[in-house]
Amino acid sequence: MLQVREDAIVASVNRLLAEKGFDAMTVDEVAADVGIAKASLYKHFTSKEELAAAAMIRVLDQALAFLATLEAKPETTPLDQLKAVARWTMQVQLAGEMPSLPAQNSVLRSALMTNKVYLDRLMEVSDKLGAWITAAQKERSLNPKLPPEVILYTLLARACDPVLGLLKVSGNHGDEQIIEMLLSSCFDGLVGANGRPGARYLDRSQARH
Amino acid sequence: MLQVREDAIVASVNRLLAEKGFDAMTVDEVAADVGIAKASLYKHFTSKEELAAAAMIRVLDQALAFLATLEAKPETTPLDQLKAVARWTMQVQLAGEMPSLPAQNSVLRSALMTNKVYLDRLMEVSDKLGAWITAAQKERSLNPKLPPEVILYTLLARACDPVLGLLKVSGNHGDEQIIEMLLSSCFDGLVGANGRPGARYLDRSQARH
DNA sequence: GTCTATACACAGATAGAC
DNA sequence: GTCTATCTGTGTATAGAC
Repeated sequence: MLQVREDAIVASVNRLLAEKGFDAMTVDEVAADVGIAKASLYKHFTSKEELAAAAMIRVLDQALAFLATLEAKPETTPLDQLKAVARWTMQVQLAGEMPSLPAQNSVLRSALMTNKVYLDRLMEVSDKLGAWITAAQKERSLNPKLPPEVILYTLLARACDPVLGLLKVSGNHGDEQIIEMLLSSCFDGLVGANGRPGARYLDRSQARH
Repeated sequence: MLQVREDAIVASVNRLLAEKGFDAMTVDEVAADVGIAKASLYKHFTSKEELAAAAMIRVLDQALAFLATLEAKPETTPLDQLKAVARWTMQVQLAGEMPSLPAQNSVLRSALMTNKVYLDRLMEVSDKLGAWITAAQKERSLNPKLPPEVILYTLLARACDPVLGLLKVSGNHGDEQIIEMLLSSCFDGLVGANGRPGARYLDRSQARH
């Protein structure tokens, strides 16, 4: 029951981080959202930074679980697996469940950089994606001239792409449509695929456009 | 001399916003950086939000000035103009001169959304870019299936792309190299151009890779 | 382990003299 | 318009009873 209580806390933190970001989220809000006193929170987590780290570990674990389901489908290509990961990431963000941390916050960053569990999970995700990236480059389905780390960072950055939120509030497109368009721009570029084999986005006419 | 004093203030704010972001920047730091008392700051700007708005207006004005230099070159294509804008934006960010605001901060956002000067400048930039985007789509040098607002937001988002900072701290590439790689991934996609005409990035062998 | 109450620090904004 | 000094609110974290 201690575990479920802590799970409830981290779920609340996750939601509030996604909604307001680290700086705007207050520990009082977290306590109120969970329904316990603030002092009780500090019996489980010793600082606000640790709360954020727990939320990040949670989403990394969910990502690893999703990667495992992709690995269980042996017939998919590395490129399709990477596209599926990008799609999943954007779905999580559009659903309001992607915690957002400040780009640079010295105290939070140093807390994360000394959190072994967090670093382990992050490394695990990066390693799995890195393997798919190099495999895709070897078979020329991803640009072999781009360093793998550039591709890795670009894919990870889909988790905090502000374009998703901007398009959502503009109200001109549904969630699935937004994701397909951004997948197209990410993998095939703004210039467009122009019939290159394997580029299947936006083939059907986009309603309202 | 009032004007130069305020220019100095906004320049400091711009630098601090780029370095630490809005939430981590304190008004005390701004005052210390400018070399005046905090109370004096509030004689020029009535709130921290107004300071941030002034910095944003400043960078938008610089962007408009750059757009004007591009308009003065009539032989360049719309696509080349848009690429030049993206390059300029990333150069400013890598130079540590791009102010960074939180993705969602209710007080700051409402302050910006009611700031007529800021909105005017933003609209002006968007209109100029929007014209180039539709022109590029008409001549098929940008994907005509992508709604123009998707392309516009994607280009504007280069101003706060975290990939730039990640690649910089990784230390494996120089600034110009980083910019060329991200231009390639942005316009031609992670999949790569594969010899499509007009894709000239990364043709020369990239040193150290 | 949960609560109420409180300590502590800091940052935004202001008062009032010059 | 600049300064020193201060007010005020708020947010993290803790004390101590139960």
